[in-house]
Amino acid sequence: MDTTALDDPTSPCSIEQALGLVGDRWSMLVLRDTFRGLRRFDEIRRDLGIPRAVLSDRLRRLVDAGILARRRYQDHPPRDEYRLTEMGRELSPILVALMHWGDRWLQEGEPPTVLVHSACGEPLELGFHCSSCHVDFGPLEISSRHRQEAS
Amino acid sequence: MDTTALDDPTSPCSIEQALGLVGDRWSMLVLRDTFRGLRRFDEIRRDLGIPRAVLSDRLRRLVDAGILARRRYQDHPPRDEYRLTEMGRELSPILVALMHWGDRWLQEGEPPTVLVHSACGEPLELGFHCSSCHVDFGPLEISSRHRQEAS
DNA sequence: CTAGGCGGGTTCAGGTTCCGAACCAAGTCG
DNA sequence: CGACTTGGTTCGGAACCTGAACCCGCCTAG
Repeated sequence: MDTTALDDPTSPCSIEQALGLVGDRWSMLVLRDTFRGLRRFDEIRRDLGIPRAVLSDRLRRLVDAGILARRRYQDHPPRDEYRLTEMGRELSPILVALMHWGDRWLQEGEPPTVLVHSACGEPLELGFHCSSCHVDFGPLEISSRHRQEAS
Repeated sequence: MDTTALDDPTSPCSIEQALGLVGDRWSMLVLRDTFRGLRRFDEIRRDLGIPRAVLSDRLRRLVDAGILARRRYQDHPPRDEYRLTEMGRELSPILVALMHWGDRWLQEGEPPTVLVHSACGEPLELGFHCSSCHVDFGPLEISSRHRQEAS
């Protein structure tokens, strides 16, 4: 078996860069909440029990990064809400992977929430797929290929 | 508004629990290194530039959690190495998802590393799949179903 | 007009965590 | 013996997180 699936010895690592944005505990939880449909400061604050100053900071950073968009939903008492951008929505595999892993290894009994394919209501799978072979496969069948630096 | 079960505050969230273990920046990077084949304290420390005390603490926590196993590889100068357990190896979708997302949104130009299906060498895709409909789909087609608390 | 309340923050004191550097210990090398 | 390596621990100061208090714009009640 090949344990070098994620081998990346030299280059600027995308994992590292991604973690620089969403690699702290609160950011991920804020994003989980936005995926769940929460959009307003106080909704999220109450749900997470996060200190206001920290939430304020995280939201600002996520907006600056382009993951969330701030959008005014009423003018008179000026009120904003936070919505996922496309960049933000594409974080979903990370959250789904975290959730599945937590379900399998940390949760006693049945998972509290199951994600399903909205078209049919059946539980979704998250997996690796080869569009060439038209097969799904697991982590042990991954290899890595590095960009040639010399050219 | 009421998203009913969607924001049930009492259900223990697997994402939250998972983040409790691997939700800080260093833990994930330590795991990335172990996926890359690094196993020894100083290898990892040099690679990440992590302070010794922090690495020591993270390794202890990951071992306690069952994600890494400490294994003596020589007796005379007593030396241990850290290896992924199965629980640890199954974190790979999370790292792959982080990497893909970073490649797409944070990386200039071509990704430095491409993960491929080892059987054919073609780049792998990570996506949601419905085993009932036999289709792959994106984040917009996910719904969630919560366990009935029945009371 | 004043009081109070809400959403969305900022500021501040105190505690925790992180960091870099120094040190320790066990063993090996010259 | 002294120097060097691996795998840590200990330490003081910097950075960060936390809870509580406060502020602002606006609304409603009295």
